[in-house]
Amino acid sequence: MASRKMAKPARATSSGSFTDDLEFQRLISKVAWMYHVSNLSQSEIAEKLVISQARVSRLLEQAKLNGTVRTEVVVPRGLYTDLESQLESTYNLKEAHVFDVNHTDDESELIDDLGQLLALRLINSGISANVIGFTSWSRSLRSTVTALDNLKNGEARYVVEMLGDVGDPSAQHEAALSTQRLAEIVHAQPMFLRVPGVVESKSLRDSLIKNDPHVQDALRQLDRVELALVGIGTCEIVPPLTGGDNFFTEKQFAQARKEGAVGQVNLRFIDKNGNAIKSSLDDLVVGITLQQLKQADVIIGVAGGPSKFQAIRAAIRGGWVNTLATDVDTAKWLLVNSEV
Amino acid sequence: MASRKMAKPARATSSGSFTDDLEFQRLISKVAWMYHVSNLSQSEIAEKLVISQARVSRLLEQAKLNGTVRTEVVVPRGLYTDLESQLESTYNLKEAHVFDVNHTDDESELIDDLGQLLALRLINSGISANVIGFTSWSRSLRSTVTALDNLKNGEARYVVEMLGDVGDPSAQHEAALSTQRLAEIVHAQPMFLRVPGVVESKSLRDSLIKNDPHVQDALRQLDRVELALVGIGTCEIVPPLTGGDNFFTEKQFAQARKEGAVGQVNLRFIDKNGNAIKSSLDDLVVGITLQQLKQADVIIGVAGGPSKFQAIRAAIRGGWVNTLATDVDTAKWLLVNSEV
DNA sequence: GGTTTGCGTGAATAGATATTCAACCATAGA
DNA sequence: TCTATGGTTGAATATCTATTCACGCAAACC
Repeated sequence: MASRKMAKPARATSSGSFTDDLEFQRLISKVAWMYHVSNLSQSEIAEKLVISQARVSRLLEQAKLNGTVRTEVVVPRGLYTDLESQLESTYNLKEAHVFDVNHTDDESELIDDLGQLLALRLINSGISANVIGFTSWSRSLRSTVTALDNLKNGEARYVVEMLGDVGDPSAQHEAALSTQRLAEIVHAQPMFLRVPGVVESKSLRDSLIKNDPHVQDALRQLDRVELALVGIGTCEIVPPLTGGDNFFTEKQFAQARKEGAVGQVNLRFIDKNGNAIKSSLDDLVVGITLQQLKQADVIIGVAGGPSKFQAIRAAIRGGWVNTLATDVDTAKWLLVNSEV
Repeated sequence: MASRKMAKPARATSSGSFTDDLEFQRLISKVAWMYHVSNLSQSEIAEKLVISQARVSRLLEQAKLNGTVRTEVVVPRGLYTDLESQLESTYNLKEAHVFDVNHTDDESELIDDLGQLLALRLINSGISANVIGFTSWSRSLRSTVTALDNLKNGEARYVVEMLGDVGDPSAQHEAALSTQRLAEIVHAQPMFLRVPGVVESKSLRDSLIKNDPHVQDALRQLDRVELALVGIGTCEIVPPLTGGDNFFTEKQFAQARKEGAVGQVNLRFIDKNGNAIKSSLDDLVVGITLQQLKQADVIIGVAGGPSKFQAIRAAIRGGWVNTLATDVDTAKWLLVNSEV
């Protein structure tokens, strides 16, 4: 019934006419405006523009995707000031960011959410440093980068990966993308560390390094990291990763635990009080050392969830992280268990 | 059935506990986050937090109202670049802002929308001047101010009303609020012109002015207006206003039309080509004169709709407005009829 | 030319959200 | 203490929105 030649869609053909794209974008803007500003219902809009309500719905979806409508949730620092400032003073942190993300059941979603929270806060405060160290295999940090978009004052020279690859090849791809993205956002040059993060022997590590000038470049930069985004982890193999897959084996983790480790920062093991644990395992990791890390001015960690309680406490006790983004439950645990 | 003592609402009682407010805000943030960031449905959220879906819906409404979630529609300058740049060159405008607001039927909604559009554009470009002249009875400009919120770089010393009151007392209240709001947004001091905008005789006007130092202050500032937000109108009584109610009568409008007026800028009549019309009516207006207006650097007008076509063309021909925000249809008419 | 593939569309409908309504609680005033 | 008032809540439901499905168009490939 209805005529079938409305403003054409943006076809991805080779010769896709320019005006079509423009007309399409105009339609999106118009619909978005009518919906969000004029507060018309989709049916009303459909009627006015003589298209179906379904199409309006889809156009609005487009508008969200392509950024024509942007919805931001403001999470004012101040909602959990109490917890935040207590954490800051108790653990001598530069900054603590606490938010109530409701995923008591699913720790992996919690991680994503925390990443986004950090992104929100960073957007407002900005991140600037000559050399930014980035841990691209950390899921929460990748989530942070995804959510970073319009950073207010982000400026840096280099973004350096602080740990080699971990996990399967697709994960490595993700990691590389994240690093690149972060680098773009802060207008910096990305420096990748495209070698296994954990190898089988010290000699293997040495030869890997020796043969790759890019890797050597990146490693050199690790001495100059000013702002570091690190991962905090437990001493166990967590599902997405598998033992031996560029990663420690269960046996190696067991060894670390036996030596007193309760967690690790970028795969460097630390004990209950945050002390670095010297171990032969250290020689198997291609990445930033704790000593190098400590030279950074701001060391940001994002983590939460019961399984990481111990590791997080160790990390902030040792000062390996001085800015923490976490959830309410973790924050409370950290406060209650600060003396133990 | 369900327990009835969830986080309490923010009651507006005298002794409303502080923590209640905080808890309420936390709940809002949490819900907003779950809905907009985590993409959970309201029912899912309701289930997790053990409240009703209805409440989630209401909390989200709150979140919108109190700014916890902020939805902005980006109307990129560039959608109608063609019309905009043609307008700019044809009429020698500083800037033209064109947008397709779909209210062919209802001109009054169009006015609101245009106001918001201007606001959006202003937010990105900022408005700064020592003295900003404001026409608070103009509906489109009031709409602009309402939508202005987080202006990037707004800075001014004074915001001066450029015309006295027009319409009934409630309209005057609105006007004053708008002026105040704008002043707050740009951190300026508001200067009101709380006298009738149109009086019955020159002598009445003079005595009104003589007796009110505030009015004299404001009028003095009108010489120093650097940025002006003016109203463009027809030579007719438009519905919300009534003749004689601090406003010109139908008879007076008829007189103006007889003298060649096709429109008015802040109640100063101009002819088809934009020339100022000297008339006895001029002496009845308490407000900025065209001569004073012309000293302003940026003169912004917001208007659209068939009934105003002539008036708008006259206003930009005469240069009484050098920045125009309008709708597509008006823009097209202006371009087609630029020579007539 | 015919066929295939991919994509965009509207009608129908499943699904999610806003609103109505009655119940309830807290406060203020008799 | 009792009642009146204002305001919040959840259940039910009206309303609005997203998704499914079948169709049709266009480009691409026989």
